[in-house]
Amino acid sequence: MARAATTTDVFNAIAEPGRRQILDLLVNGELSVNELVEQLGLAQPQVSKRLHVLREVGLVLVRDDGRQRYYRLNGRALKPIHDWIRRYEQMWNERFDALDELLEELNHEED
Amino acid sequence: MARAATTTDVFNAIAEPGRRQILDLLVNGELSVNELVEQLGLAQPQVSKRLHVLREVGLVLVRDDGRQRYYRLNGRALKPIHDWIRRYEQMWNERFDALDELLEELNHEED
DNA sequence: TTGATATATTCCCATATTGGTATATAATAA
DNA sequence: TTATTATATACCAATATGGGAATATATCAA
Repeated sequence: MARAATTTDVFNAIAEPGRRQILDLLVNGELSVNELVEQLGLAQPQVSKRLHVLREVGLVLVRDDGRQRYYRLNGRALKPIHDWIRRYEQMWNERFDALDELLEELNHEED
Repeated sequence: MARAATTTDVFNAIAEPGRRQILDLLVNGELSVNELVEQLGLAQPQVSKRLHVLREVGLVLVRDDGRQRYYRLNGRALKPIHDWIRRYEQMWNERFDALDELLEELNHEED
């Protein structure tokens, strides 16, 4: 085993910049594959392959309309990542810095 | 080129479950490599290799104390991921569901 | 039916990744 | 100095990955 298959793990799915880019484009609404190809400047198969991965982990949903296939975002699938990272959020909030914590303690003592 | 090197990208760094597990353990404070080895149940080289990746992307910081090397979290390095994912947060917050948005619009009209 | 268009899939290749094992390095203890 | 302990690195094998090109498939148009 070399690594968890990217198709079964949302964390892996967003590890590739091109896939994140697709999600970013879909924020504004659904797009067909060709529209994505144009905006990404990638070859069509590469786009389809990325969409395949994103679909497998549930990050995008599909709607067929004639020859075009419209992809749209399913942001809910990102929630596990958000939930995981929220545990660390305090670490870059200045109010949790050691100095601030100390100052806060001192303020409490003054009360 | 197959894929962005994991050592240069925080998104890739957290794509591997074992690396996330290490970060989760370090939330409670610094740990030596051996302490991590015990808690993870992995072989020492595997732990060191993961720590190497985490260190390269700045997710952990190091302090040497004699023979032991203590690793601690640098959660700030996770901020780019948090910032990226925040753009999607609304998508799983019920208050942003279509119905709620409609209701909000109606409220505005009443003002 | 034939041709064009939109998308997905397959194939091959170069590289990346991880696990496992062995070994290197550095610090300490005897 | 020698042995031991803590950690890092090198090496190898198996698998995963992404790019590129070709091709399959499905839909529509003429």
